[in-house]
Amino acid sequence: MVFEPQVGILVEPTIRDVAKQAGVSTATVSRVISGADPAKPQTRARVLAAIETLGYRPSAVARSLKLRTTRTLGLLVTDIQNPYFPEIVRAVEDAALERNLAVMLCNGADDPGREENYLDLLVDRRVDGIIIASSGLQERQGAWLARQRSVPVVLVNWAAPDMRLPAILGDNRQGGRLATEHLLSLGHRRIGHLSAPARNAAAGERRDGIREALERAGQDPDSLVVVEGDGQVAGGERAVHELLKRMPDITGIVCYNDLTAIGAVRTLRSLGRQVPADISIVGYDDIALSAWVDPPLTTIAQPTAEMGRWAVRRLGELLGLAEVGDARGGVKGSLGPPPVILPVELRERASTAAPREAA
Amino acid sequence: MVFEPQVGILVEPTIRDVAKQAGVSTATVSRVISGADPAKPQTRARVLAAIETLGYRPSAVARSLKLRTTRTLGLLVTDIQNPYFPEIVRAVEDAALERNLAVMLCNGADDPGREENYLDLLVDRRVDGIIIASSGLQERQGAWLARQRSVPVVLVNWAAPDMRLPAILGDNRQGGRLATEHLLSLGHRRIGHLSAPARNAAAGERRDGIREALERAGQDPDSLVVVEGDGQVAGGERAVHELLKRMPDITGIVCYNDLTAIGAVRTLRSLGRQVPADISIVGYDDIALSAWVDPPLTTIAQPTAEMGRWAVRRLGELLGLAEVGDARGGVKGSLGPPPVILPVELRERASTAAPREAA
DNA sequence: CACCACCCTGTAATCGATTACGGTATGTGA
DNA sequence: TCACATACCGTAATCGATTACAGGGTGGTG
Repeated sequence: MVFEPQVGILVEPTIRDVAKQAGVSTATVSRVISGADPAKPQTRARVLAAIETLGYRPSAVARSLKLRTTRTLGLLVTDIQNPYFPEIVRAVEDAALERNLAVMLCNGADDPGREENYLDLLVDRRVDGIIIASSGLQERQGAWLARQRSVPVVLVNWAAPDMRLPAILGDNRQGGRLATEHLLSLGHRRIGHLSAPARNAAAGERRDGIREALERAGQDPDSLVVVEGDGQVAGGERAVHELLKRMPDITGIVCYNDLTAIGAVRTLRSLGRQVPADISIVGYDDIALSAWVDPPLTTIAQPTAEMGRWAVRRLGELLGLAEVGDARGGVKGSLGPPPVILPVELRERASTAAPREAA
Repeated sequence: MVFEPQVGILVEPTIRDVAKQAGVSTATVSRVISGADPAKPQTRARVLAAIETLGYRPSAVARSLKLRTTRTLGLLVTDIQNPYFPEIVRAVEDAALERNLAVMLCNGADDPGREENYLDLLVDRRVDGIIIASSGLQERQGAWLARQRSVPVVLVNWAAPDMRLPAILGDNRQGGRLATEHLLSLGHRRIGHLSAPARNAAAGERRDGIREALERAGQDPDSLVVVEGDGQVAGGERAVHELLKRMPDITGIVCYNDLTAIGAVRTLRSLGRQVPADISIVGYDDIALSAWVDPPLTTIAQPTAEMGRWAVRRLGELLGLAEVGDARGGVKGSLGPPPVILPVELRERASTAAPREAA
């Protein structure tokens, strides 16, 4: 396949060029393309031929201006380098592609200011809808959402508590409970928790789930030792030291997410503690790599793909309805629909086992 | 932050609304916004006030139509779920943000047909430039690139052999050599290679680097045993079985990438072979997770961030030059610039050690 | 007072599509 | 032959911005 030194066509042909070439009006060309109104077979053929020879491709930007819809969605993620998010991106993109929508990806890179900029950029570009996949409510996000009113927004993996935007998320409380019940059923009695910063609503719910499981098992939920990480490997490494100090006889740890769990395992190893022989670890999210690390992580799986699909579908509905009522999808004067909460499930792998003492 | 049941503004205010509100013409509003021509301070203030009270935000789509530039870049990646790509995405996005450009992310999902669709979608939307970050030339991509002429394209991490598009990539041959020399210097003499499908040009270059190192060390390069994986963990798991069968006394393996290496380690473990005690493993890419797995992978690091930055910068230059010559950035009638090749480096971690026999 | 320069500002064309409306050609029936 | 329905197709307005060009004030100068 050799490069042919052909000088580039620098301006794309327009519908007018096609019309001239085919000897018809632009209206006819447009009609042939859209297929809405029928054209005489002859004319149709001439237009098609002209399109072919000119290599014409209609300008989506002109079309967007006229039709007042861009057929693109904005997708804002907290941090694309966190392996949880590519899975959401994948799911959203697949669903969007099915509907012939493009996705404009914005990576907040854990910087609230940057997120806000991106949100503004998206409405400036008149995207048809915005999906925010975040792992925690940022102040700035909240303020922005409260201010803006013109683009439908749906939330994935978190819900703005008092804002009542359409939202879908995994059942965090159930997840915390499942993880804890699993450890309990293996015989663990001294369980600690590696959490995430408090601004992260999901972290709070997961913690409540843990406490609930503890309580049901007859333990005092207030005795649960919680140390805050940062949702990254490094945070897990740091936090587990503290946890060990405060609970030297610990046998099981529930982690906020898989990355935190991986950090915990690394540190424990370096301290000479075996996982799961000495200490069992449960992660959260079931990111791909949790199956690849040693030991493969027992973790809580969320229906990520379904969440992505739902978000796009919901946005699609909102777009259809956008002509009446509030563009944000809330019913006028009401508090809007409650978030959709999907069940999660435990994925049992090799990072958990019965505590030594029980054996 | 409570939801205020305010009925949504369904149509965004336009520049005309602002003009009416401020009692000036649209031209004046436009001038105040762009700041190009000065306006009388009084007028300016009135316009600004009108913008504020109406919550006006200029439509990027109208602006794009008039200015014939969308200030957005298309970024096509082979597979966003492969942890190598988020790093590129991050780098590209950062560089784009600095120039006030948006990025439209397209995930090929390892499907050539889908990639081609996306490429068409990007030119339809009149993006200002396209970055293709791929791990191997697909037939379809090549054909598309040969056909299309109107949007500047730059390639990251691969070069279309005979197409001469601007491209940047890590020095694959050097990487293969470095990995091999490292094993050689540790005392390994029986080295095998886990590669990727042959359509992947980078895989071929890395293999050549390995052979070169072998040859320099006085070994017969043709005796190198190569087994093909798929660039994923599963492929590494499968391929290493075959490699072991064909080279039972192997002590060192150079892998096409980190994912393959992780798969190899997993299988070796399950077979009772220790890494690095029995067999040393070298990966490639230095993805974040290669430091988190056990053992942390010795690997070849590519300057990903720099590659992303370069791609955006180059595209920026092309945009500036787009008025003259070939929009693809090639010099008229020539074969264009050769690809930029960046040095890579060895990251020594714990998956390699001297072979047992040498101890 | 006349004239000119300069500073602002408005009018209207334009970017590339879509589509309401109306016109022409053709065919049908009386 | 005429009235009228039907099928195609063209004219022109429109989407929301930008900007070339021109016009109206104002002030300075002769």
